[in-house]
Amino acid sequence: MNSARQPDPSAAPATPVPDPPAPAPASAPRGAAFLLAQIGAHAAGRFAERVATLGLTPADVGLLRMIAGRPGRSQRALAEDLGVVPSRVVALIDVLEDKRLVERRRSAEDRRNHELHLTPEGRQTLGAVSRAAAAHEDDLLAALDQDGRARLLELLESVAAQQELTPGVHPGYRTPAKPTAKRNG
Amino acid sequence: MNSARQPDPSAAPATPVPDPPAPAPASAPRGAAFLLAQIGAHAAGRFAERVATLGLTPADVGLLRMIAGRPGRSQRALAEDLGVVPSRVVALIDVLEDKRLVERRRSAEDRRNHELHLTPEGRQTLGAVSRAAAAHEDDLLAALDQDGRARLLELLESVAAQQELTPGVHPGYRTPAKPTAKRNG
DNA sequence: TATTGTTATACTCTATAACTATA
DNA sequence: TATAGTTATAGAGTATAACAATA
Repeated sequence: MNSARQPDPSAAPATPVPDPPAPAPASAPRGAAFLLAQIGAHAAGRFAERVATLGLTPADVGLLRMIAGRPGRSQRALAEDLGVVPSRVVALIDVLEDKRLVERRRSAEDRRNHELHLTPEGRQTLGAVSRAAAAHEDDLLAALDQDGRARLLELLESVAAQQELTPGVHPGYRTPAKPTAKRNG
Repeated sequence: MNSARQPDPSAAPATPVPDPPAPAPASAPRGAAFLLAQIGAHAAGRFAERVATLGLTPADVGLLRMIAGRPGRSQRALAEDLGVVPSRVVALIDVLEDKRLVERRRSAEDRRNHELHLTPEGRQTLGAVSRAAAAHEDDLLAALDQDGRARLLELLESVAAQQELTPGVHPGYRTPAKPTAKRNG
């Protein structure tokens, strides 16, 4: 798939010119850092739209992936890795369990623990998510050829590694550090 | 500045090895789209920390920039460009006016309008923001040399243009399309 | 007494819609 | 009657802290 937001040739002749590039504020930041934040938020939003058609939120997807990667882990361990409070994991898992995508199993060794597992339906859904993610990637990077995409990936991996970002864990889970500051930018 | 998260040589010898790369979930997404979302959220969070020291949120910063770019515009126009509801602009401007960074002036032509202007202190603050943004950029891209940064910027600009992102306007202002889906990814 | 998971509560943020004043 | 801005209200989402079961 490759249809994201490109001018539609079949559009009605009533609008012969594509919309102008938008209001364009004068003192706009033009650095790579801002572009990363801007494109990143855009990408996250578009991905959210895609997985919404599967009845999932991006947070759900992240959870499914984490559980698939290490079946049997406890909610506590999950909360730790995601950087969220345990009570939030409860609510997140509740949703996935209601949808029969995830299963809680009492641990035989320590009956305080819940071991988390994907159901067969959960695995199936994760497959659909992977296909959605591939389509998403293709749409998002429509401006770049294969070489450009490879170079971008390489640069991004360097930045992510140096910034010590946990592979596969989106910072969106994490709680804003200070209660005085909003988390918007 | 260039001190972001690099191993501190002056750290106590009690921790001779830098922290391991983190839990690393198995089935982690490894595409450029995910990395863009991940790094973008990380960048936004770090920028939020920086401007918090100036008593500002990223949303505040965006507003200051928009007003600086087109002084005298109305709140309605601002809401339109940001993609938010007018009542939200009221709250955002209230904060900035309380801090004496922005001024509302009744329009002489149409007394229903408020013309928005930066105060001298607002302009000064915006200068401090620019310096913070430069330091932020330098820290975020510490992994890349000048050539790498230039290539990254070029690639990101291509993607942003093809995706029709409004220059300088962060999607974080915009309301999530569907009330059923969270905006986390 | 410590720990896992859960529930109850409070708080923050934001959109919706009613309202005031101008036109 | 229509529009700019404001205020009031309600809803969603999340952290905090108290709680029950188990160790």
